[in-house]
Amino acid sequence: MIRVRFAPSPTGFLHIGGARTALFNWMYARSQGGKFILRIEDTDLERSKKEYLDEILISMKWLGLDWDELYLQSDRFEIYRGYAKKLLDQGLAYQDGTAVILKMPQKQIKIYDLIRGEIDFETETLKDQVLLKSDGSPTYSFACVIDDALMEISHVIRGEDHISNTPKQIVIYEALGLKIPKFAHLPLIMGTDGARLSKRFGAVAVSDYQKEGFLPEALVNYLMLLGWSPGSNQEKVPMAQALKSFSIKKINKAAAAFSLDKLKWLNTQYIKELDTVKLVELLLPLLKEKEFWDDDFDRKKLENIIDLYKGRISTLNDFLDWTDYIFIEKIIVDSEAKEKLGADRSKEFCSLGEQLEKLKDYQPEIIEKVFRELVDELGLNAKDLIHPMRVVLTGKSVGPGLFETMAVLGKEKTVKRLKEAQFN
RNA sequence: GACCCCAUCGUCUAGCCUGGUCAGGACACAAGCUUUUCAAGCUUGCAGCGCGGGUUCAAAUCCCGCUGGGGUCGCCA
Repeated sequence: MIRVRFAPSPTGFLHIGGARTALFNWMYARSQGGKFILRIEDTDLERSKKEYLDEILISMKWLGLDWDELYLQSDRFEIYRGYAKKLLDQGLAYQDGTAVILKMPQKQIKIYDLIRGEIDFETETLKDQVLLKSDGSPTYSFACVIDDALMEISHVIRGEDHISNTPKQIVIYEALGLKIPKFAHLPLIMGTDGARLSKRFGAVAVSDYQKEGFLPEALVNYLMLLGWSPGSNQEKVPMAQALKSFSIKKINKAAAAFSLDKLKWLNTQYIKELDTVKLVELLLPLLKEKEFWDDDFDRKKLENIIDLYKGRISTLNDFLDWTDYIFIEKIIVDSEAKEKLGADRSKEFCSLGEQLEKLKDYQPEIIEKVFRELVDELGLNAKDLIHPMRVVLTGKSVGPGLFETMAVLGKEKTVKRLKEAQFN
């Protein structure tokens, strides 16, 4: 039976490096019909916080990484103390005040890493290992070893930063006579500059990406590509397919730099292909939060707006920036757009407004027809009016096709803005 | 510093194990098409095996060294 675990410590939010570790564990379990265990390593009483724990669980769920079993190390202190006593009784450990410390034997340790192959260590450079701290709480390595053994973890898949911990832990396994699991050490994720991923890099918490309007499917897809490839020249990999070709052996050894550009590109792809009804559900809370939404607003109309924009937004939040002009009365004209206003067209805009007002069927094709006829009549170029009109109607110099934009804006607002257009 | 890990386009990677396919794909970038602007889309282009030794008829691929990057050296996890 394959049993793997993700063991975060609730001393901070779930960050993308941890999420990737969790993802690979989860993928391995799900692809092998094994179990995925979530173990909260809250042995540091000082730094562990309930709010962080909640946040980690929320982020895990958001990513779709469901777990089969959940443990808190703070519930298990008696177990660790029992094992410490055993080592004390056997003379393998000694006390220093109330702390319990394991004597480090002098020996060679060989570990076989599923990703890197054989790694050798000499324990002579290692210091005696603290098992229980003076306050009675276990150290990371001690609790980790006992739990991995008791929870019958078959594969320990964790970050490369733990390679150096492994020989110490092997010594503990051997002292306790516990079965040693298989190890796989994942390469680390680096920032774009090649340095370690840190707050300085920008968003590192999974929850930040959620807030910025990324889809969990896209984040997960991006993360799985960091250090692993389905080998099919494919970037957008549905999870079901990824699980079919996933294998630990195919994970890269080298650290990977996180590219926000590529994540955004993937997110764009996922949004574009997402069902409009599903997007309504995702966007509604954002619209309400911005007070763009009131209950009179027609849901069907929102679907039309989304259909018009979902091919051009890279995050959910982008949608709000693009479509604000539909929901607010007084639009904000950005300075770049102002420049595109050009000559005074208030007369032309007024006549167009009057024409449009008469329309019963306010559809893009019909609006366009009315517009083209008027332009011909006035002896103007379509472009001469299209660009300033976009500015007057949306406050922006760029956007989707103008006639679709007008349709989505609605007749009333369109006519009003045309008639009240200011050119100075 | 000691110990350990790693090294293919700017970035993510395929290829490496089982030497021999113009080193393939994607992001980014550039150009073109399309167009009503921007985005999207499509087409094309740019760009890489860190260096030096071996082994071999043949090395990105196997071996050694160097260089470079990273990690760990807590009663943090």
